[in-house]
Amino acid sequence: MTELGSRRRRVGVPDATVARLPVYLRALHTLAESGRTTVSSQALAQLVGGGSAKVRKDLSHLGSYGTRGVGYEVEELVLHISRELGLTHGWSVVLVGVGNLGHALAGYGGFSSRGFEVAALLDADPRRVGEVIGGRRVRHVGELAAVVAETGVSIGVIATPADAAQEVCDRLVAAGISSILNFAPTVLTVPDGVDVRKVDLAVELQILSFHQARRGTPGKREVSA
Amino acid sequence: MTELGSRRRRVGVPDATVARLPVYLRALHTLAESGRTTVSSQALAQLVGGGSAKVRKDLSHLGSYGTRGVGYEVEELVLHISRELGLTHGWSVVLVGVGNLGHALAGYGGFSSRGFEVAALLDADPRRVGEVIGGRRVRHVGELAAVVAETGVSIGVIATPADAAQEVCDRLVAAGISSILNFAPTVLTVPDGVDVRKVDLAVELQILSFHQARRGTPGKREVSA
DNA sequence: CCGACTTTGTGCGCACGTTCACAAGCGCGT
DNA sequence: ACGCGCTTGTGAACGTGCGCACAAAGTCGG
Repeated sequence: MTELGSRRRRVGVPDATVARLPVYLRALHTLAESGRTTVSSQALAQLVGGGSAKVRKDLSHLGSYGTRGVGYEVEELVLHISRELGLTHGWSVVLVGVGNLGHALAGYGGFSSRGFEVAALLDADPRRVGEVIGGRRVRHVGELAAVVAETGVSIGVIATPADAAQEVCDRLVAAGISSILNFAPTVLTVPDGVDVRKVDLAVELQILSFHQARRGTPGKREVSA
Repeated sequence: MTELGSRRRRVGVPDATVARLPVYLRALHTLAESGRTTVSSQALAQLVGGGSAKVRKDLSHLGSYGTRGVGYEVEELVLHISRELGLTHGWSVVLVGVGNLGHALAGYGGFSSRGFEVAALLDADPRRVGEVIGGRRVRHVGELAAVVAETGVSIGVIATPADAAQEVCDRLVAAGISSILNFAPTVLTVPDGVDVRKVDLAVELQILSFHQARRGTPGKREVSA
């Protein structure tokens, strides 16, 4: 999907599998909390909505950690998936833009529980600078380079309005960040070697709309051939 | 991807194309605002990051609306993509859960600008009921059935904590909603005929982590074959 | 100790999506 | 009016991912 992503075929895990590993990981966390110690590929498949063969093939890409006749050990699998995804590195992220969405992201539990630490909050609006969110003080976006140097963050998250996103992105790149997660509704242009992934809150809604429209008017366009 | 989605191959637009149409749409909106009236497949491809052939094939699935030697008319293309995605229906959505994320979604411009109207806000917390966000009053989740009946919403958005999501989902289904967008980090189980799409804010971050980890330790695992 | 049952791991065929390459079509300059 | 260059639309090759089906391997009961 990402240009950088598709070149990764050389040494192992297919992109399609990588995209599913976080989903497995979440399901496994839930299972662990509910006390389950082992899980079969079929049970896991039902949880995440897929075929059991797909689950097994995905998991086989990171080694043979299942026991035939029994299934997979939940704890062990969590560990291996986490390692494969690089979640054991304890990444620090810098979050730029603390508007509505930025607030939500700063307080989002899914980050810290996956080994990501929001090391710094930045905003361009002077009125927001100084505000404390989740125990962290918002600093001005001009301090970005300093913040990166101090905290050694390696991932940048953009949650600004669309028109500010590219500038923030440039600053992040200039500061040495090479992995960027973009929530702003814009396509960012970056130099080679920088990996950008986009989350668009409205895209999925539009796909939903497509399906709904199709269901509402079935057989609307009969294709001859 | 969704089970329901994969059955849609019969009459036309492939899922992979549908997933890209919103991205094209955004780029085209940007172009329109900047005054461009026509765009070539190559220019559009560069904007969204892809090959020009892919763009042409995608657009060809919704008819031949390009002019050879010139390109595509921006306005016209916006219209056709919007129609194909069903955005001209003027969907109303009901948003359940007005925590951090719910606030962000309620104020998110990307919804209204794409033809979605947030017709109602609901929450289970009595302290939040009555609060006014963006001109709309938050009502109690118990009123869901009534709200659906009143406003004729057809899409439900779940932005609750994970442990409340399934119950809210059941209520939505019971109220007759058959398209659900889930922001809660849980896998929802629904009866056949209901289309659920999930947005997980942390998934993309984990994929980013994978790539970053791979880049940090290149050639870590040499594969023989 | 053995046999029946369960579940993993994987080779294979198929279908989908992506890319290439080119003919058909359209505008523009002359 | 006419040919030249540009861009679309698409057939055909290619690569990737998915699902089936089965052998290998381990557990459990007797």
